[in-house]
Amino acid sequence: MSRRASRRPYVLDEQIGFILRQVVQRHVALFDGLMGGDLTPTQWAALSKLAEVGTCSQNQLGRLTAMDVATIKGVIDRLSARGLTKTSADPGDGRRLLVTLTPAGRERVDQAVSGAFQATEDTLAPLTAPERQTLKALLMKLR
Amino acid sequence: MSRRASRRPYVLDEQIGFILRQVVQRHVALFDGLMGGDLTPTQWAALSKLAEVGTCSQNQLGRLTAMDVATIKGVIDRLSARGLTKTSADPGDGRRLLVTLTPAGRERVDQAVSGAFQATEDTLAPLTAPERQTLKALLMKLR
DNA sequence: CCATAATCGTTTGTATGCATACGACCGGGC
DNA sequence: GCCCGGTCGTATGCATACAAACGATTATGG
Repeated sequence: MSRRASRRPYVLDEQIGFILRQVVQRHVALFDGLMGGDLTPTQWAALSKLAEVGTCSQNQLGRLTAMDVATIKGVIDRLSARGLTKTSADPGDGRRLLVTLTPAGRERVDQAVSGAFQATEDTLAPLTAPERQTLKALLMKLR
Repeated sequence: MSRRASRRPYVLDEQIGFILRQVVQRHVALFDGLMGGDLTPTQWAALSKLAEVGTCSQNQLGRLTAMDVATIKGVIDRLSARGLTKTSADPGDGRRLLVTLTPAGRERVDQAVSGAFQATEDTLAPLTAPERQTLKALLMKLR
């Protein structure tokens, strides 16, 4: 202990960042268990958003799914290698790479939706319905 | 629209996992900005926990900081390469690798604590004090 | 005392996730 | 027509993050 003690000790376990990391860890574990392990949360985000908005450019899809340009590229590369997505040049803009859900991709989305809902459900299982609403509202302010 | 419409459409932006990912992204960005960019949240977790509990084994430190064995090894390797931590064999247990904060490491911790507090503060800035308490309590249930 | 289970650390492979730099391409203004 | 700032995709490097497989060591049960 030094002459001038810190007013508050820094306790890692009380910091919001550390708590958040653990909550995300638990969620990802639940998610992986429910999706058969062949779709990561990130890959699912890309697939489901594609199903939601239809064909769009790679960068645009990245923005919609909160992914860096380098990250979305890796994700789409892997999804395309597995035949779930398909890319093509944008006829109207030589810079853009259009990303499309393949029939197999759409099938996988349809098949995975219930698991995705369940992942959300399981993650929030310790909370009551009002608590879930409160949590979501508070987190929305911190995005 | 198919004959049998889904009861609820899956909207990515409403899923707790997606919201959590964005909150973590914002927190990490704030953290990096405050710590001079030379300490990641994970590295800081290891350092601050070491300062909190003193020397301990690598795996133990991993558990205390919610890191995988492979992850904590990489973190300690990098911190040791920078002279902030030091490892040694446990005299009492040939399996264990003891991790210790070096004087330089302790100095870096002292110097970084205020920034770490500020990162928590900035992350929670959009919330009132009662809201922060509520959020923390709810997240704790989801660890 | 010894066979077996459990723990510890390492290594490899895969997948994010961000920063940076790069070249290609688009639009607007001149 | 042409430069120029902005956008798009690519490539590389670094740092998590976890699973699986492995060898070494320790603890435990009989």
